[in-house]
Amino acid sequence: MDIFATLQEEKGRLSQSENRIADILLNDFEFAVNASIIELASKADVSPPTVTRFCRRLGCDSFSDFKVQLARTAYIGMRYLKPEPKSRETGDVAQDIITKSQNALFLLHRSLDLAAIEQAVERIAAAEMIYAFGSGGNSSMIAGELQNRLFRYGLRITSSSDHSMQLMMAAAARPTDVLIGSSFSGRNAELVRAFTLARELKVPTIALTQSGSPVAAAASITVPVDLPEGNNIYRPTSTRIAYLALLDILSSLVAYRVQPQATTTLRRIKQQLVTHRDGDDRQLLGD
Amino acid sequence: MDIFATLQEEKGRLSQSENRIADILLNDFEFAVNASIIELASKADVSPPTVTRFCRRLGCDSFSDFKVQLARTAYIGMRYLKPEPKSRETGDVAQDIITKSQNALFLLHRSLDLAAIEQAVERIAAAEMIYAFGSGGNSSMIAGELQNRLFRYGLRITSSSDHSMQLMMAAAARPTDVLIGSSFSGRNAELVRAFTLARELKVPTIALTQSGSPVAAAASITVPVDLPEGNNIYRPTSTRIAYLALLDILSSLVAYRVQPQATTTLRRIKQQLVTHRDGDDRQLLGD
DNA sequence: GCCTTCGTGCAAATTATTTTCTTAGATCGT
DNA sequence: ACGATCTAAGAAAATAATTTGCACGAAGGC
Repeated sequence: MDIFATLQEEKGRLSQSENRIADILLNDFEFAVNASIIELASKADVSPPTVTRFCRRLGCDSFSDFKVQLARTAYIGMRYLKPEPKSRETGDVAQDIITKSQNALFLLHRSLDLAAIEQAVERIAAAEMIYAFGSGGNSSMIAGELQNRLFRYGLRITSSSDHSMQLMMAAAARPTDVLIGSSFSGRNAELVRAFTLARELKVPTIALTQSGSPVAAAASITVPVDLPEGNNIYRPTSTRIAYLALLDILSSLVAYRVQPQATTTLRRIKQQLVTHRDGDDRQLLGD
Repeated sequence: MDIFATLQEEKGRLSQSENRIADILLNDFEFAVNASIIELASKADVSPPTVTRFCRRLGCDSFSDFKVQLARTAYIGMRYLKPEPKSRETGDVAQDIITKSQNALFLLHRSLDLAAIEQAVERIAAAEMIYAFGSGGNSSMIAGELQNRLFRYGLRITSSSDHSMQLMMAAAARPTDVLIGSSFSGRNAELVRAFTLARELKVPTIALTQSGSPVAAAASITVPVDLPEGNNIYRPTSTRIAYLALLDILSSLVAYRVQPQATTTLRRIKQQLVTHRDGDDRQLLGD
């Protein structure tokens, strides 16, 4: 599916010549996408056939297939090799943020645990009451968004960013409810406490967090969000976007689950959120 | 820069044959990126040279250059032609949401008004107090996020999603302050009222909204977010992501403006948000 | 009505890519 | 250590793709 992933896997097994080609891909990527097989070969000091074989090895049909695949993943996948924005000019900063956000989405997509998502969706759709927890500005936004999305499908949900309230709510919850907690770092000790309490009360819990973290360990279902180091601690920016996308995925799936009668399209569901007022003037219910 | 933009511009001036080629690009894109010039030509019922000329017309050096450019924009830019998710399977829904989000970012980037952003940043950085307004779940999240981002840089900011409070706050604001309002639809009448009041009091206002809308008209500076129809009304999902990215761009620029001493990287600024506790255990301040 | 311009395809020329064949070097068992 | 076997990689040939040059025909202006 994605060349750079394949390249990573094969890396060890490549020969010297092939490694030289790989290096060019990684270092002078701009050259590589635009070069012909001959140019690429001569830059790597190998013969064109070697390049062809290299492409085949990476799972492509031919050199041109390789170039297409390369160009495709490149736009998003490669940018993380250039971590810093070029300058503080408005345009550069904008491009940097957009790219990083797209990249975060790309990485999220690649690392999604579909089975965990399905389990979570099942529980959410079946719950009598949903409690969404998150603190610290970023995760509290996520908890609020969860409420913003799910109440529209007729689900009963509340959210809280207050640690004490979270504990009390967890204590009030029942086994037919569900408790969803978000933590970017996975180290929100208070959330862990709420989850632990819920476990004692047999209330199912869903964590949206880093896998392997204390929060993940305390939850009955973990939907992992594992963005590579660097994207994580120092970049709430892109992490936040990834979480939001995950939320959208969860909500859409829940919507399909709880409103199966809304025939084939999500559009129908969304149309329900639009109200007509002032004659033809369409107004979004939920600006 | 981007083929589809060029294609849009040239569309009217294309000849019959060239239009047939363009149609294939738009309709059977998967075929187009993988096809050779001969295959593409025969599918469009034209000769290979016509395809070459078509590529040149679109600003490419050659057919292969064209293919690379195509594949590059493609991954993000083209997906909006396939508006519906393939199925309700978890994987398909996930892919659909990710793609649409990336696409929204792509479109946002393309339509950014850098001059307006710079004006807005200038005002925000210079303001003595910032009021962030937004209602309806989506825009209120944006207003909250604005606060979440900007207070970290030492700025004085409050946010409100309550129409009455917004009016009162606008009445309390001074000309050295700034009032930022978000509205996805641009038709939040109450926000317009707050902006109008602010104008009477000579309080500068910044709108994050659709250009040409009532909210935009009422603001002193408008940072337009114009995502094409369809992305807009029925898809708060992707619109929200675009707004969030815009927020990140604004905040980063404001950060550079108010903390010029934080030498070259935003990373430094972000490190200030990390606190060390439990020995080596890094904890994000703002989970 | 003729001339110009533009779009187009054909065929030839050029260029790029792949296949085939061959050799050099490495690996491994005896 | 020697030979057998395997693998990597280039040279050259074959094939395929792409571009160029040219010519023809249609549309539109003088």
